Amino acid sequence: MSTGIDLAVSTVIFALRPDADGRLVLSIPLVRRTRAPQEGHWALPGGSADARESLAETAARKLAETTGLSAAYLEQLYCFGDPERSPSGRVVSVVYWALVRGEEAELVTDENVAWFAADELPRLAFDHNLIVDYALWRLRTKLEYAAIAHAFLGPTFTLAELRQVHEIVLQRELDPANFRRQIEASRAVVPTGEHVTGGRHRPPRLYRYDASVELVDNGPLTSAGVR
Amino acid sequence: MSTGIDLAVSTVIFALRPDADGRLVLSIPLVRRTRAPQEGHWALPGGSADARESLAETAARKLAETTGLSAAYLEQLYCFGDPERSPSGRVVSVVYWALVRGEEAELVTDENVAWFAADELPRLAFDHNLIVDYALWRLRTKLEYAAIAHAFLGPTFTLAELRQVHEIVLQRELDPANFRRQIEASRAVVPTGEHVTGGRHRPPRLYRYDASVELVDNGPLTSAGVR
DNA sequence: CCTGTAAAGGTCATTCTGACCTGAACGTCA
DNA sequence: TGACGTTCAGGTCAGAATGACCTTTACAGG
Repeated sequence: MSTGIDLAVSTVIFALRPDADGRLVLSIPLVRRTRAPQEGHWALPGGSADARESLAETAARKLAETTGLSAAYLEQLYCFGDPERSPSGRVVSVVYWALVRGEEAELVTDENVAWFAADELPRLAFDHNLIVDYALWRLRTKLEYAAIAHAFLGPTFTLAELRQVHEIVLQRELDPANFRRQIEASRAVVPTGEHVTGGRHRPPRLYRYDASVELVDNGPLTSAGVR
Repeated sequence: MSTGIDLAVSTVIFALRPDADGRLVLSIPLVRRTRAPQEGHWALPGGSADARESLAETAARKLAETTGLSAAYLEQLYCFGDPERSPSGRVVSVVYWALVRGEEAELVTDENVAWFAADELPRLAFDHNLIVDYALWRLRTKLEYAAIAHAFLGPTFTLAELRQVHEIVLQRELDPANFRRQIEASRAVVPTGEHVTGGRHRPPRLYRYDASVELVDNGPLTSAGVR
């Protein structure tokens, strides 16, 4: 029994990358379509669902195959199924969103992959502009109540680095003292005891993410590991 | 190009129904499966996706066909795609959750449909217990920050009725005075000017939902009306 | 007309939040 | 070598939000 519907999996990938002036910018890698429909347009990385994998596994694999990246955070965003969203027939896309670390982001070499500032996107293929807008909304909303900002950073980081992640994503400055108080109250990070030396000012503490603090709502908890 | 994956649409439907003692209970209608796989087990209402409809339209139609109900609130919950979730082959289910009014809930007559208390479900078909648990978590979480409780009620209601909805869903008592303050501050409801007469006590005001207060996150906003 | 109960509106202590201040600890430069 | 600029780390303080609780109002029923 076939329904005549193609099932695809795509991912909105976020990373913080330096722009021409060296300032970190919230960025998204896009893939140039090399065949119809919408040939030549930029689109989200993705592809057809695979019958042998879970949807999250497919998202992670496609993400790695097309961009060479691996995600520090991966969560299902939404399932898009408007009948008119693709001119070539009915396509239902299960869309994930992912966060990757800054160092990872520089490993992309494929000439058909390019990074764009999240708030300066061109006209994308299909309904992908709508999808990115929704993913951006989710990222910004979730950053305010869930400990996910560390996924942009390495295993250890200073509170100033973590605060900078929040400031770039939320597009507003945050009071350093109040940010410290809020983060410490959340118990999401723990000090390693080490400090960053060699800086021009008082050496800041290094922190790491406390994995014992479970994430709020990364989808339903299944018995198997990867969702 | 077929992926060998069946795409289904199911819905977790919530309503408040009186139990044997007349107390309102958060309840879910389930459908008894009349064919393999899992014949005889109770399952969520749903069916195969239709290539001509949006996913939300399919959810609303299946909801009406199998239970006779119409939803006052409908939102996509999650897309479930574990390879092992159905013994008969790969099925990906786009699951919605819906709220229906109490009066609506009494119109169900199909002998293969039965209501169950949300926290006393039997062993369901497939992974539907997991799905209902997740839907319950979403309903309870969302009730605390979004104005959706009115969807269980008629067009007008008293604050005591609205508070009772919150108390039943959240399974704890709420202070009437603080609840009033919180609801009034949210601007989600407006007094109609009318009062309920004939009661034993001081006549309460009637309120109606203020539709000008937009919902937070009922999925991405598309240009077309129904999602 | 008195009583019980819920509606409506209020107070008060506690907690949370944003704005701001002070001392500590560097590197840098005169 | 010592003053200076900057950031780190830890604090204060006022206003907003929250939970517990109190008072008055307004009805039905005995």
